[in-house]
Amino acid sequence: MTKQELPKAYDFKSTEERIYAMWEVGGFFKPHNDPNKANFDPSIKPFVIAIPPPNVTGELHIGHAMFVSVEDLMIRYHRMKGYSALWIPGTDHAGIATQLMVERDLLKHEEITREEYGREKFIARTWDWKKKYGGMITNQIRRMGASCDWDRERFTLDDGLSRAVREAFVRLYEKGLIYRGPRLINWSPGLKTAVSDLEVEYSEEQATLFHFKYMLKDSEDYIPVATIRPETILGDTAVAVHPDDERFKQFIGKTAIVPIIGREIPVIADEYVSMEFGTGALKITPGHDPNDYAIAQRHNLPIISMLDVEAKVNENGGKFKGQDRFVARKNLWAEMKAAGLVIKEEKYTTTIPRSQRGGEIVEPMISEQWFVKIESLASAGLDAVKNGDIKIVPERFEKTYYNWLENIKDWCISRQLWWGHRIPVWYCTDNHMTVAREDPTQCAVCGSKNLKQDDDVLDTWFSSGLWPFSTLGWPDETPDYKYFYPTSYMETGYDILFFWVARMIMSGLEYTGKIPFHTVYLHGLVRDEHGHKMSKTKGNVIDPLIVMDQFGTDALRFTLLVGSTPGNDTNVGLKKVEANRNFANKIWNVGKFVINALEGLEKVESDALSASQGRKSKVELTLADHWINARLQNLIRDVERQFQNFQYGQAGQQIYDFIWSDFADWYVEIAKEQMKNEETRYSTVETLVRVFDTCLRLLHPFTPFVTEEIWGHLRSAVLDSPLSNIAKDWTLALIVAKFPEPSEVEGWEESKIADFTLIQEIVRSIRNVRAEKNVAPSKKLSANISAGAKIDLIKNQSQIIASLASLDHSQLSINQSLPSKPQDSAALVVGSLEIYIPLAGMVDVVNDKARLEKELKEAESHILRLETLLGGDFTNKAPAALIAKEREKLNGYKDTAEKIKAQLK
RNA sequence: GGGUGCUUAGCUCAGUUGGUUAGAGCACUUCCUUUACACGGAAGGGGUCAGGGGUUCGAGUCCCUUAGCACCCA
Repeated sequence: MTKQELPKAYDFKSTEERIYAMWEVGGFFKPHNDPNKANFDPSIKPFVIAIPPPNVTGELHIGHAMFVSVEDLMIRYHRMKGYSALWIPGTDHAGIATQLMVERDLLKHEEITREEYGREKFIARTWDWKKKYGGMITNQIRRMGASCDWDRERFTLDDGLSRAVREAFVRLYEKGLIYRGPRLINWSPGLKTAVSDLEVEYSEEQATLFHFKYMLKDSEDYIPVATIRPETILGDTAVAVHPDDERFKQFIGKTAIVPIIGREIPVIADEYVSMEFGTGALKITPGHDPNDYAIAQRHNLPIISMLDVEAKVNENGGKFKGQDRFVARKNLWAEMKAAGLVIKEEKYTTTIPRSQRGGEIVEPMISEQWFVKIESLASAGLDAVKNGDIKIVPERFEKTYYNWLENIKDWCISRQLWWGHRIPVWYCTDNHMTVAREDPTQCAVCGSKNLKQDDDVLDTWFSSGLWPFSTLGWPDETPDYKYFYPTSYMETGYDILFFWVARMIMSGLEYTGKIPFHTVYLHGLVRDEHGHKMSKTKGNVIDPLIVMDQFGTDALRFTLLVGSTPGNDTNVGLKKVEANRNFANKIWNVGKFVINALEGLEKVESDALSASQGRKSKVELTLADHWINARLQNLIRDVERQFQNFQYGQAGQQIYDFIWSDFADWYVEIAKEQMKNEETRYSTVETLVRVFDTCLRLLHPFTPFVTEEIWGHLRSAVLDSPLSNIAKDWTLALIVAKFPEPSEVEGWEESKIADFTLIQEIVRSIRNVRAEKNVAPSKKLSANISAGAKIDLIKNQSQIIASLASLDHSQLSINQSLPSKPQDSAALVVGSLEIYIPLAGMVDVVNDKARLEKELKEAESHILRLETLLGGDFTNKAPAALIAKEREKLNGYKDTAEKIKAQLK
């Protein structure tokens, strides 16, 4: 590969698909140590992530892009670290969402409802739908660069996973942890199914508070009551007042009359009633309100259900039967008004329960449903985190987790849907229940062959809860299950901590007796660049597919990974992605430079290879070589520490800074100079290669495509060069190359870094004066440096200084001190050094003086600060190394100040 | 009502055992097409780290408090 063949800019469009195919075909996504293969070594540690399964018929959105970026980073890092890394991909059947899509489609194209279409046909049609659209999301996940083992892909309705669901259900049932019965649940009238507590959202809304009279039997007295939902009056079974309420005390035990329908109900006393709130009295509708339900339980009140599955009034509503809940509200209120029972209406802000899906108002209703007794599962789930078996990152979510589990209620797991795992319970004509793993042929009680399976399906999260082990073959003790379970990290958004993570932990402990993973990493939600939630109506949705088309996958990944911190929401704007596209291009071009440098080592010199390599040990590395090596080792140590602490954003940022600022801006520029010199040529190219190779390894988990692509070019260039021995143990692809290991500090680093920093300051200072005086970049200047104690260092680095600052090296004079101050020169003070740049006719004495005075003022402020610091308790209490450092700094500023003062004379 | 975050440059954000003169990207000013890169380079300007109090030799970082914003639970 020659430089002509490498395009000027990184072309992700011609790269990503090709590289992904190379990885996949090459088998690099598969764990290198596979328990199903003959050479399996159980002592090698696995690293496993089960993907949070997206909706099988969904499309990639920015939230998916986030989790794929983070998980792929984790997987790639561990793979490069030598773990047998497995990322299990898969999708979720997403009961309601998918069923709704198919229902809509059915209505649109055939103008019939699913009920008209029939259950079996409908399920078949949904499978067709799944087959048609199911591959879309996984292909989009591939586009993100996800290194999943696609051979292990799973779907929650697969045979194996369905068997796991049955096993789990039957086990719970056998342990008495599953029961069926009428309970107050959240009912979605539009979807005509029960939903769990978690699927209900509460929003603050304007509503009307209706005040009315609850007349007492055979009396003119009444109790004033207020309600948001007057139609529920039809289901009232009591009026409650506080036992200490002087206003109503005398009514306790009397009988009240339900308006319009005239049913007699008791007046009861309960401390739950707040005397200050509203009218101070409560109507009790246990069939349609959770608090009233609890009160009814305490007082043994009857429970009346007055709504049907479509939230229309049922036969218990008398003449209102058949009216929609909102129509009934209006009609009933009008009649009450006519009957003189109305007191007033007032505007009132309250929380309205709405369905998470669709947003319709959810009705609390009494319904026959299946429930999981959650108490024992929850307490095991609590312990696992409390005793440290499972760690949640960031830690603060542990509190949230405890709080939820400590107040959890039984989980309603049945849904009146068709798309999902049908509840494995059968009823015979005598209504005996048969609960079985395999479809039974006869009733377990009476032997009747006339069986009908329960109509309901299970909550999708019931099967998702089994995901970390059902995907590995559970309930069978497969080789995968034995080796890869428990998994390592669970990575997902904090918004599904309860929905999914907590349920997986409970399920894992219950069914496998083990924690399903030892670490939960929660990422934040992605918002637009101004921190607003993305929504279609706002039009601020960022479509990751479009972004990838525009800027490439690496740019999107890097944007999502860098600058975001665990558990915190992150704002993404296209500007950021563009900046990171530029970074990918920077890497590409630095790579091109390094490859060109390798190709510059003439092949004819390969004879001299042995000589050069013999020479290598003798060739002293330059200051810049030492500096970049020291900086690189620091970087590796920092990155390692940050990976251990889940500070991925910080790690990425530091790699970015190192590549761009240290390596490209400084070392590469110096390398150009060093390569001109026969003495330092080989060692410079070698340093370029080694440092760049290390950078690519560090960066690969963040931006896999560009790093893999340029590394491939680098590898062949190295192998074709006299320095081929550098790459002799490199792997075929970067994806499986070794991740750099941190080394111990050897002690020489600090002084090399300090020396180099001085060179940088000198160069910057000269460049600065050039810019200020508008000296043409092509104009080589001469300079006089009074270097004092640094004379050896400056002399040694004079070539570098001259080249970086555009000085004429032959006109650069370096002395310990100067007998007199050169005329017509700009005087620069850098630490203890003085630099004179002759700029005949360009030096404005007044301006120069102003500049020096500004610098002096700054130096003096530091001197004051440091003298105060060192004069105080600091010297007694701070660590010695720090004190020494500050002293040195003070001396430096004193030196500088003195030099400037001399200039100003 | 209970809980958790956030408030740092014009904008969006980093800043994790408390220790250089608080950083980045974008935006802004000036200059430069020097064969890795204009998706670039060089030099700059811009911040009393929300307000107040405390702990400490030392606080953007720890504690208390006030205000504003966001989210979760009830």
